[in-house]
Amino acid sequence: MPPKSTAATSSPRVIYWFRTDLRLHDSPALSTALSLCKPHKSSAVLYPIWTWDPHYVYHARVGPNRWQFLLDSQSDLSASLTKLNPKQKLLVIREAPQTLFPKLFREWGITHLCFERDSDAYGKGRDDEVVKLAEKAGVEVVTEYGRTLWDSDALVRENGGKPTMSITQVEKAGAKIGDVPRPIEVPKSLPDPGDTKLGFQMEKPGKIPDFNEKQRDGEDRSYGELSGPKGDFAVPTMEELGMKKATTPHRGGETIALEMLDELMKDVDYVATFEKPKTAPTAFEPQATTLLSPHLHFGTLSVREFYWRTQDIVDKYKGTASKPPTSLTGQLLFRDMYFGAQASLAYAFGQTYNNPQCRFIPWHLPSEIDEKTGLVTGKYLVDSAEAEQYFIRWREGRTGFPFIDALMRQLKSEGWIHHLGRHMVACFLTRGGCYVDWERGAEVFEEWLIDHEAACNIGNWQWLSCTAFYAQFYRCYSPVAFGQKWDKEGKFVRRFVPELKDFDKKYIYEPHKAPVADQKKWGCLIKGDGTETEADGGKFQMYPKPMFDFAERREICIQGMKRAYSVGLYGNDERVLNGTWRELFPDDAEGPTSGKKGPPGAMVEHEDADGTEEISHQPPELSGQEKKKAAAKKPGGHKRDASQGTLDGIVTRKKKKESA
DNA sequence: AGTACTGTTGTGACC
DNA sequence: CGGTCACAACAGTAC
Repeated sequence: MPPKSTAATSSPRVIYWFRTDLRLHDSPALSTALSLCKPHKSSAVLYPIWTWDPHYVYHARVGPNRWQFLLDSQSDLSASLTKLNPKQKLLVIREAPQTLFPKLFREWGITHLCFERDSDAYGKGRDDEVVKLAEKAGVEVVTEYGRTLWDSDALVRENGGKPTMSITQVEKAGAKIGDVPRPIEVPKSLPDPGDTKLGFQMEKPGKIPDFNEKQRDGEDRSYGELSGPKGDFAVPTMEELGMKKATTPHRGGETIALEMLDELMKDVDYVATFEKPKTAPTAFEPQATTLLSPHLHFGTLSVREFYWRTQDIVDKYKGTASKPPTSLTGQLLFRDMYFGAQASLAYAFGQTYNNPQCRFIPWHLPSEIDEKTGLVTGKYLVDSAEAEQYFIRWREGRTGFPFIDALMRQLKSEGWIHHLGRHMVACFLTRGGCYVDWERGAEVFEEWLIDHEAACNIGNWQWLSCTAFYAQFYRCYSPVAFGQKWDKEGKFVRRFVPELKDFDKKYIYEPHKAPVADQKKWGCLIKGDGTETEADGGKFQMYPKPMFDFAERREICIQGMKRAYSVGLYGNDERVLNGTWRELFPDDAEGPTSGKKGPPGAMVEHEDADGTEEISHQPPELSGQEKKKAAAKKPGGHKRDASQGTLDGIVTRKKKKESA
């Protein structure tokens, strides 16, 4: 093992490890890497690399649209590296950092490893592991933090060591740290790379739950060859990954990001007077907000570049500029708030179980917990076939509420919907309609959003479900009124639910209220559950009836929330952890509370444990209120049939993964 | 300690 | 059409 002093005095051979900082402008870590090389002029060597990570490929939920955005970003970065030095490009190496680095250090005679630190629980753990491997190999590690306005750990420290749960806390803690740093300039040149021969074998990842199987329609060759099929370290293609084709119109890359930023900053009035709550979620040509969020996620745009370009305009503005939290820079403060909460709470941030900041609500479809680790497994309990149907219809955009369906279809095809649209569908799935666990919704967003940022996604789902950050559960979005507020003509619905495009605006948000003669005239019959799209042998299109009476469900949900709030449990409460929370809820309360005996929390024990199978296969129990309403509607009362087909599907999937 | 106010983004009735 | 208010009522912050 060479001593550290060797690394410091001989010509540096540096790896710059790109991760979610796929840019050259304002990169504190890249700047540090280059400053290491500078005194040594032409004898210094720089390897710009990107490593495959099985956690990202298999364990995170990543749909084709986000993969495409990532590959766009990598290609653009690679071309920019080549522009600075024709011998340079991004070296994409198909192996996990934890196994790759020790071999790479030896093979390339590396003296320094530089990268931008992560702040999430998995990222921190992986970074620590890599740092240890480097130390063992005598490689000096230099890291910087550049993902947020302020270092997230520093923000937490200045917030009294507590997670940042409000904007006031972020503003105060941020002020103690100091001004947001000004962006660093793009480097003017790069050292050459060294020899890139790889004389070692690839280590393929071990077994890890593969949540992305359904994203592929071809063979998964993610880990085919260390340096890619042509041996040239090229950015992979979607075909190489076996991924389905992307459908999003949004493109990635630093070049595009900076062009979009320039374009945005030309509109001084828009930038200086931006107020998020006044931007329309129904605008689609063009969208009402900046579309820069995916670039912040992949680091193709620096958040500090965005901040200062905006702030400088605001400072010079002659009229009345908007202020945080609704202003453009205010949006970035929310991002820092969620990153601070994530940095402080680690794995617990992403789930209810064991999360001291997250209220416990006995939602339907709760996450399964591995009791050994206290972490969610990625599977969930189907406690109610009805709730499972609500969830599936929500995800597939066939709830029978056109505004919800339009948003969900836009989300799936384009990978982006407006922030207020996210509010609408998140409120609807959780506290304002389906009473389904926010973790189910967060998983769908994780898979489909091109701008998915775990901290922001989790934080916003907690916000909208009133489990953390926000508590006014009686403020509930209506799928009819909220759409109409922004788009009386229903242009947005017509664009994304084209089967309704000819409906009169009077019925566009409630097509089931249109007389059948009109439905026929406008070419679409309102019936069924959305699984069929044509009626009368193709003569008419079909769009489903609403899957429930919204006013009725709204009332059930608000009463459920009221009950759960008065019980007042948080995710780390002993009674949530050990399952005795059930005793605090009456059997007829909304959510999976029936029966005093059950798994811990709203959680599933392993399949050999008592209770699980029994609950999984139970037909859906209606709550007391539901029973009353159902009885009022249907003379003599009626217990709805379980949708056994759906239940079986889930149980089979669970078994398959268990044995994998 | 207790009270009042405010909180990025609700709805629907009423004037 | 636009503004105001009740609805039923949470929790962090300021005083």
